[in-house]
Amino acid sequence: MARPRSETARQRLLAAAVEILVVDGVASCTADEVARRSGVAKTTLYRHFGTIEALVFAVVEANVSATEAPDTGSLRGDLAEIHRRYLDMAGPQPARELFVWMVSKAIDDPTYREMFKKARVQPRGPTVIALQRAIARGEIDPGIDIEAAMHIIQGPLISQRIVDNSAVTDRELETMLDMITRALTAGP
Amino acid sequence: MARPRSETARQRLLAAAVEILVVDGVASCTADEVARRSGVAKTTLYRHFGTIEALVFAVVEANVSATEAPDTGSLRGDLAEIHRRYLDMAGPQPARELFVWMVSKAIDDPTYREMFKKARVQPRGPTVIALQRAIARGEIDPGIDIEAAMHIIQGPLISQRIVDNSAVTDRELETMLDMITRALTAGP
Amino acid sequence: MARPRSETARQRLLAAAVEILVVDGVASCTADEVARRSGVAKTTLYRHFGTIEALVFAVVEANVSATEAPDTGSLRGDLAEIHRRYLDMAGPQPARELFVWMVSKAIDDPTYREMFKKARVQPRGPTVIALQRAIARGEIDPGIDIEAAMHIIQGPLISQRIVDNSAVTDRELETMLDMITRALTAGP
Amino acid sequence: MARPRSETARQRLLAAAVEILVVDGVASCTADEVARRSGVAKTTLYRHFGTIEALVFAVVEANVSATEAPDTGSLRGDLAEIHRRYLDMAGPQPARELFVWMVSKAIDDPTYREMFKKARVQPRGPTVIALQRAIARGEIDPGIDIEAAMHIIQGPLISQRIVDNSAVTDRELETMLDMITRALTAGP
DNA sequence: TGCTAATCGAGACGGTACGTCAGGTCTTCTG
DNA sequence: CAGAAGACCTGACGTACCGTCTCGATTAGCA
Repeated sequence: MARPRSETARQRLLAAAVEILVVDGVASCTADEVARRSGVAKTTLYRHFGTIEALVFAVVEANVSATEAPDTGSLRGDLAEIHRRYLDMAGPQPARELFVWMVSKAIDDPTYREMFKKARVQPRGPTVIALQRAIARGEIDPGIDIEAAMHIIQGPLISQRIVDNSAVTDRELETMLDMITRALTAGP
Repeated sequence: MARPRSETARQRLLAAAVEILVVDGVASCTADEVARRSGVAKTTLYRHFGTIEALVFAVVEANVSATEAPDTGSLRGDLAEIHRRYLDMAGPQPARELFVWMVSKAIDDPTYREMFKKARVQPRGPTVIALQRAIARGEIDPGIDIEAAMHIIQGPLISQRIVDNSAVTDRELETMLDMITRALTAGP
Repeated sequence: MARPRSETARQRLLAAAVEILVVDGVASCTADEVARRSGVAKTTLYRHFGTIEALVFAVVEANVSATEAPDTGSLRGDLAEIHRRYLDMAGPQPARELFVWMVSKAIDDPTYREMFKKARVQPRGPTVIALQRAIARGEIDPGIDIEAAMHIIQGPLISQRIVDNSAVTDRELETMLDMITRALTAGP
Repeated sequence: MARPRSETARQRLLAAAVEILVVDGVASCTADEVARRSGVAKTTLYRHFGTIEALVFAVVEANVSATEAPDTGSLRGDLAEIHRRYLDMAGPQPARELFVWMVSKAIDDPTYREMFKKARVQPRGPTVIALQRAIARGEIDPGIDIEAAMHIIQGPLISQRIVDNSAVTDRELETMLDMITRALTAGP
């Protein structure tokens, strides 16, 4: 019955936030700064998003586009492509900081946990598809626990690129993929 | 020639900080709060540690005791024990928050990167020993990349317990260990 | 339904405002609050009154009823009654706050000055009548400056009850009336 | 034992505030504005004064210098001089606004009541002295209630200059002084 | 035994950001 | 087509921490 929330304001907030996130990093993404740059009132920011955290998650969700699953014909090849994409995305420092920031928010608040999960749905898609194709091909056991597989696939990369914060060479990536493939491929 | 820094003050700071970290979480571990609880002046805190971040890392380093490596006779058994210890330690929410906090600091500052690495040396020890024993036993390829192995071992657990923030059932742990063992065990 | 609706809204605004003024004081009488309690839109409030200040003055004007002038047979008696009425009215703190609030608005805006004057016409009536009766009785000089007399009569009470914010005992009121009467009564 | 509060900061705050009060009026004297103009941090303002209100009262107290009591030889003459001084001081609109502002603060808070009283001690001094001299001269009854006399003396001026916000001509001042003198002069 | 210099506690300092509230304007939908 | 509902921008609020600084009052070790 009342005036609807301004889509313009929302877009300007998201635009300002994404710029700050990319250029200055998540630590500089404060309510005051977003309001200043966007020209949108701080009150409006809070009306739309409730917290700056929610705004940041919204930015991530809006910018994480659904990528097509690669189809190289083998599990290892698909995973290689998926990992390469991840390493591309996680290249710039602000991106890695943002990832850790999201993890930290998700850890201590169920609300943000939900937002984080939502923001990660699409990136996980290709991996799930790759696994299903591998099952169809008979490469891996059809009874495999998809969640467990996800952790085996993504975990090592997170451990090296995020937790250890070290670059991943092609050589290391190959080794990692060998191990992961072996882990997923049930061999007698 | 002058008065040396007070060891008492240092200990009181560490004690206050560890209490705050355990009870209230890293977010509440501010310079003002540590100074207040410890009865030590903020100036002294900065004189001793430079930043509160450094104080936190010092607390972690001081409290991460060197655990003995388990020796169950098999790689899988040893890793199972190591993972169980990790899950015990990562049980309380403040502990997981602290871990992510350290990762985030390590990501955007080389100084903290170094501190984080130092704080992680001892916990990593048992895993390295377990791997060496496995090599000795002929369970795994002597030419294995230890670093890569570390990521394969720890990554999945971090992915599930920290990034996804979900509890790890015994069932899930078994599955994870199966996969990890398979990954490490060289196939001809 | 368009026009009569308007009068309803006006009345609801006045009713809500008077309640807030009496119960919570003029400081709580905000546009948001009046709109909320009355169920009338803020827009409508501004359309009708222009500012909340104007609304408050309208409330006062509507609630300051024309009192009959007392007729005790003497100037002193009449003034005593008038002062007692004033003290009754100025008893509750919100009423005194409201008075000062009106003075402050009247000082820095000619518009409110006019509204304040209008709101004070009726209360001044009895005093004027008392003075005219005193002239008719020969108690005071027919050439007396009515305005000056008003200030002599009301000033001391304002000074004590409003500016000093102190209660006025019967004893003090008598002394004050003695002085005022003496001031007005022309001595040869 | 700690660092003492900066007298410089205090002075800069008072200076900025007095400038704002004189130029823009009390309504513009906000914590943000005073902090901005003085170059002193807002936190420091609050540390020194607790509230901006307290700062304003401090400004008034600091700027209301102790005036010497006039000595014209007669009560009427002394009061004439005192009133003229008051009218001089209450000439600029910001000054009158400030007076009413202080009254309004004093009405709804005992803390400000006390500050207001303190700020008014010195201006009241000359009037008290004038009354005492009049008593010594035998002009007025030695048993006169000083407080009551103050209200008779100041009330009419407040009523006209502040409440009615109208200028006081010499002619009106004379009439007022006539009445006041008559009020104070005991008739047998 | 004194000097002397860095230590200590305490807390003030200039900042940045927080999340909220009120003001007055505007836009949309509904009766 | 007027009115309710409420979004909009502006700007002030008082608080929490940050890391630095200024104090007066201890110490410790060298002379």
